Amino acid sequence: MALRLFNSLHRRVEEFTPLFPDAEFIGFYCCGPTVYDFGHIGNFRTFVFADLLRRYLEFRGFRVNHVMNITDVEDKIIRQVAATGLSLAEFTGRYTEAFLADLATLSCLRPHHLPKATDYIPQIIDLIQRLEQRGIAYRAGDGSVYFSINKYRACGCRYGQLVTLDPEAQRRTERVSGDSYDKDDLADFALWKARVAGDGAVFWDSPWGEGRPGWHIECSAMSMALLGPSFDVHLGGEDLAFPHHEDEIAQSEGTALQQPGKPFVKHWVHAAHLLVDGKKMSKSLGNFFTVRDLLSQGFLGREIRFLLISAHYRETFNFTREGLEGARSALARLDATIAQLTERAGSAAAETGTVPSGLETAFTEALDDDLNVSKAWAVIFDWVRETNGALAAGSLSPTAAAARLQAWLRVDGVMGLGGRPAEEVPAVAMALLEKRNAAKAARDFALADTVRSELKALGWTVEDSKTGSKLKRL
RNA sequence: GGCGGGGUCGCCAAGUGGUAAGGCACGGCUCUGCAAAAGCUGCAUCGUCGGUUCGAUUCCGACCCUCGCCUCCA
Repeated sequence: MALRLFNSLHRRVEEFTPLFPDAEFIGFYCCGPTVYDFGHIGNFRTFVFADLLRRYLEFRGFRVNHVMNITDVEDKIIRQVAATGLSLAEFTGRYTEAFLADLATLSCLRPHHLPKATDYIPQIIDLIQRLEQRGIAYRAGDGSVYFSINKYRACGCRYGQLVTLDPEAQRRTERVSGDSYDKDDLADFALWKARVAGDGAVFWDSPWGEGRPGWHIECSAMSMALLGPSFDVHLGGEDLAFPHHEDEIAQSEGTALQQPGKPFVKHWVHAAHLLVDGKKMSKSLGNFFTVRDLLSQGFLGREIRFLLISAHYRETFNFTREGLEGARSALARLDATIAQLTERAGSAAAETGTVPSGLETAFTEALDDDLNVSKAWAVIFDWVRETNGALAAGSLSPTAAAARLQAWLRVDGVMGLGGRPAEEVPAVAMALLEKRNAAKAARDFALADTVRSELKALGWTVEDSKTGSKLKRL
């Protein structure tokens, strides 16, 4: 069996194979955040999914070169820079750091490259010049440079690879914004935006005068600079498919830098949106939660991650508080099994050279099927129940427990949940536990129950077993 | 208006032309001083109406509802 992935380019599930079979790495690009504010968990759904896909590709034996850009120049950023009086670098630096911290909170592996748009101005200019030389880019009266979709098509290229376009219908509803009057065609988009008064100190010199790059060209420039003119996987939120990704293809393939027969990107992968109360989570609707919001409500990053990867990436997913609490309960059950397994295994080591466990085989089969995480979780929770049963029956040898643990660790290398961070039991709680044990020994159950309530009030729950009593964090 | 997704148990969510995974919540039993944890166990005929078929939740058609993209957006 091989990994099969939905490719937006062909709107069907396809076997994943590297674009260059002999290449050492798979080129993997994910459109990153615009750093003008804290990201919300809807944004992070895509990034967590990118992390999951990268981890799974690695699990499947590929070496991945993971690039995620940071958009650090854009309208909203410029507005904020003007409002705060900070420099562009200072302002975006803050939110870039916050973004990376949130990414780490959600147990995402750090991408290998995190290029910032402002570090790639020369590459962006080169790209636009090349498009200009090929007659695809043109300079408008306002000093901006636009991409001509008609000229691009005249070169034999296809515009409309990711979406089906009806130019007539589009034209009817397209808004005519102030700066569009200089375009030859309403659908054309900006490659370079001439400096305007509101830009303040945010501008660069270019062959077309002072200005700044258009949004779409940034990703073309950064991805091609780091991964070459053709690479394997390009990922992003579904809202980026059009026009952002479509324009990225046009700009990149418009340069004709690709080898004959090689596309800009082989597999386009789009992650569906996160909804809140059935509506898209977004800044403009105000119906969003940041990672920080949820952390301050006592949730852990791994619980948020679990929820975000509990549903298939191509389905919209409704975020609710109850869902997050459910994720916490499910994860706690999993944690308990792993803890028991660890205890049972002790210092025993799994036998070397063991064949992949049933868990790993079924897990792989599930994720090979277009990253069917729902199926994968079903596999994992079946395994949890089965393992708990064996544990309860005492039929698991330390070696067998170690083997199960090892299998889980490999699976978790993909899911990335990690263990629950250990929390030291405070002295007060320990004292109460001893007090309760004494009361129990004296068969003073009323006192024992009172003490148990006190512990609960402190956030600790008591679990009695044949081997003694334990405290667990609520 | 154009394009593209969805409607499956209280909630979340897989899936298949032959009577529907898993998670959370809920009920019963076992265990327990009582609980908790764990195990066992119970709990849906798949938006509506037609059609194709021996048989459809799964295919086709119509309709209803809903979300997204077409404009900055993960």
